[in-house]
Amino acid sequence: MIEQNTTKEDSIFREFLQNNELRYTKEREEILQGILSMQGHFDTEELLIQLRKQNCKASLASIYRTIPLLIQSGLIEEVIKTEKHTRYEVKYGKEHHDHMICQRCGKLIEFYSDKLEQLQNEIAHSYDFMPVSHILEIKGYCFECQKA
Amino acid sequence: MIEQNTTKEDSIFREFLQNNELRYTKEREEILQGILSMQGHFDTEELLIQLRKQNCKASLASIYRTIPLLIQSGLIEEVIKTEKHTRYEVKYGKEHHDHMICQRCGKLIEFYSDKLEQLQNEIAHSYDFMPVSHILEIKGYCFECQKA
DNA sequence: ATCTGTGCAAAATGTTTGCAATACA
DNA sequence: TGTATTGCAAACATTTTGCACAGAT
Repeated sequence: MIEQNTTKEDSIFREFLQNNELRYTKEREEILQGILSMQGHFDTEELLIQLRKQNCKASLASIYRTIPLLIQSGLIEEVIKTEKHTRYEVKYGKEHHDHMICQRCGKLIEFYSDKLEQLQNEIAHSYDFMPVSHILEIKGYCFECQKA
Repeated sequence: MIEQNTTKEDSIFREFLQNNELRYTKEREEILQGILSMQGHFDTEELLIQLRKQNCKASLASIYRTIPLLIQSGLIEEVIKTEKHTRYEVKYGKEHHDHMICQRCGKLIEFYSDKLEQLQNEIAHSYDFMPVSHILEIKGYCFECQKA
């Protein structure tokens, strides 16, 4: 029996697994905890390092196998594929937001605009398209780098 | 001497190469022509197939080496990295547009909204961010797939 | 007891690179 | 001619998969 974890995220994940006849394993639990402990973005490599710090020996393969489950359960989402690897982010409990990325220093600025969200929905519907999620990444230069 | 090609895109590319002390080679010319002949999106694999159809034997490596040059010269741009590979699109002479992608059938819908562009610029500026380009991808379900 | 999930190592992908040969300027 | 560019194959990096064993239900 695995120690019961009481975070909301954990309950959601456990319910998702149960509903899909999947098993709640130590590895899956530790991977979720690892993700939650790294606030913000992460990629698989960073997550593996974090897990090792927490004395979790789950393999990279398990990380790759668990991520789709966490996405399906709505706890995390893919945010950026601009660089070499895919980056993910905790979705549950966080407001949705989009990103601006500085092409010079790489700084990531998170922003949210209700107006923008609404407009996107309107546009989608005008194409008979049912929007589920979106990725918006504005590339450019941050304040500091505009000078240079 | 390479046969002079008279398209506008070709002149732009040639000028770019010249300005950067790079050479205008048969491969680079054929790769550009190949791209122009595939209207819309393409990825490296599709481009290679297209080139072979046109009896061009440029290698995959040359494609990978030429794409950054075409991007720098403003002729093409990266549009999507959602799937396995990166997809590019001709930029020069085409209106900028964004994409909706159906999560079920993979259909890609192009759209453009002036209002949306303006709003994004406003938002960027309110963060002292100088926008250069953006990628917006709305995921969801197209009309046909909403029924299923 | 059953059958899913795991780690490992190998395979599969997509992309990059070293090098000798080629071809542009 | 001199040097950038090419093709090839090997190298890389990330992600996926087959398999035998461990472990959840």
